Amino acid sequence: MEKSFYEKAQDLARQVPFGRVTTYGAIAKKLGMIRSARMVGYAMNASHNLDDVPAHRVVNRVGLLSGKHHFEGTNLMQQLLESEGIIVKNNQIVDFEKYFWNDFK
DNA sequence: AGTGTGACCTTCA
DNA sequence: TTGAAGGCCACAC
Repeated sequence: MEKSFYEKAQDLARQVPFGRVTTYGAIAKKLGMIRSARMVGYAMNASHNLDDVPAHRVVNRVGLLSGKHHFEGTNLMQQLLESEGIIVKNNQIVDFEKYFWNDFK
């Protein structure tokens, strides 16, 4: 049974451990379609209804909280990341490369 | 069946 | 080096 693109993206996003972050491109690439990185964010939007999908751990390739605007508050995403020990400044993750996670299954 | 949209990425100037 | 434009795929209407 084939999972929808949304389910796949959500599943990968779910694999991101505590205190780590990843990028849409990494997820898209893991799905075999790096060109559909946009769809990953679109899938995140759908996964926003689910509590098991830490969408706040997923950011763009530069570590910018591009999707923060989609969260309830204006800085809810930032607070969630800071709550995990990740430093965020100007909607951007500090030392993003250090927190970057790319060891998906 | 076709058009429009989108939490992006890559490349050209 | 920095800035801007295009492309790309999947889903909803």
